[in-house]
Amino acid sequence: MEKTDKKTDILIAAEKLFCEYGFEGTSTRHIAKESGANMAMINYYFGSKMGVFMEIMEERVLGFKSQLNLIKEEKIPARDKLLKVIEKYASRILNNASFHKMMHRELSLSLRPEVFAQIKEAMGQNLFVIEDIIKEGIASGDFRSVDIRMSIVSVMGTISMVTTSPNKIAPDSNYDLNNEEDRETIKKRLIAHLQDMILTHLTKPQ
Amino acid sequence: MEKTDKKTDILIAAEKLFCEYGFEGTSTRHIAKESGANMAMINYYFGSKMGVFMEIMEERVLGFKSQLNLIKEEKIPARDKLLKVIEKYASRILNNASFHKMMHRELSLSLRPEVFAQIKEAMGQNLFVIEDIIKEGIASGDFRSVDIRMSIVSVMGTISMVTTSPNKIAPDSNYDLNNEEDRETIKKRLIAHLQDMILTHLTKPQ
DNA sequence: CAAAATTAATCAATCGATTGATTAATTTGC
DNA sequence: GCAAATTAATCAATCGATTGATTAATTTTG
Repeated sequence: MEKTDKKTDILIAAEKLFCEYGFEGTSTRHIAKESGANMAMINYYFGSKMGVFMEIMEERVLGFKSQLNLIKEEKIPARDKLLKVIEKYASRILNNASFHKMMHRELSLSLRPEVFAQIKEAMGQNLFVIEDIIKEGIASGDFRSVDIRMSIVSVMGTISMVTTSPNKIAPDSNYDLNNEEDRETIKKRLIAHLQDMILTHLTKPQ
Repeated sequence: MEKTDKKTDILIAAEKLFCEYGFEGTSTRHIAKESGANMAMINYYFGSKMGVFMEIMEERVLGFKSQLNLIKEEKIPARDKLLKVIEKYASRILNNASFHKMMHRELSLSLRPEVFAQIKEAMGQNLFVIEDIIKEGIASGDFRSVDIRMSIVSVMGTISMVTTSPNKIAPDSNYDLNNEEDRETIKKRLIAHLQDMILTHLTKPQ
């Protein structure tokens, strides 16, 4: 044991705290205490608090793209690709709910736009992948000619809102995405709804 | 002239700053300078920085409910009510984009849950109104029996995501919601898409 | 009506606490 | 023994909040 180096200790602690308290709400002292490292180590390894934040974001965002591209290259109908994308996307976001919430929170701040430019850029590429799949379906005559970007935004927006406000889909009970049982329940409902909706929306009436 | 009292000066300045920099990122000194009031006035009138924030939120949220209820009570088919709700909802959010972004940003923080409880409560009531309209349509046989809450979340999530990331729907150009021309363009596209999607999703195949 | 008393509004100054960051000294590992 | 890693101590800056004093507006009183 005892194989954890301080640098990753800081990253792990910082991610947890950023998710819970946001960037501004997390102090370097808090990160230091939570990670067991000295305050100066943060600037020693990452230069600044923002340096820590950026390293966390980059690591996560890079992992997102590959998964979608795998689906895109499969030899199945566009319709099935789309259903798969929805399933993977919803699972990915819901499984990392607090990170997703934090990311949108901080990205929505108009501050430091130059810092987030690359991250937004990388995220935007996910859109292209889905766009291509829908275009493929339209070209093959399987899909109606809809507002592609808007349709994608509807899928993403639905997932995002379920993540930020899972209680919205519960008339009475209070769902908790940190509870695995609740999360699986929500995930199933979300995926079923999205697949139903996107198909009724995209598929031509017989 | 000279009819602006300091209290509303503070509210106006604070709302602008909160929208731009978030709650944590806005200092009372900044609010004081922007409003032309003395720092002490903020605590004199509102008790604390959070007091200012809450007063702004409450004022806005209360205005939301009435509009929806008016539509609900109209003597038109559920289908038309729903189309109207989408139109009004989208317009309302897009016209106050920066406020909407700020609200979601701050509400998503798990901090101060007791403070935001009432606001979330009030927002949740909007859901009931829309839910009733869809139930009405299902009862009358006009609508399919879908996952009502999820369908509502899709509408809200789409509007929300267009508001936070309008560039997602623009393949090339950069839309700006502060530009009135861009905003109207986006609004039309958004409403058209949502109305099309919700109808293809809810309406039974002929 | 006008003087006195009271309340509300505003101010500059400053409080202690906390912020992110840096320094210089020390320890560790090879 | 030397470079990398880690520490405690400290920096200036800023934070939200409060103070006591001052002015403006209102109410009360005779």
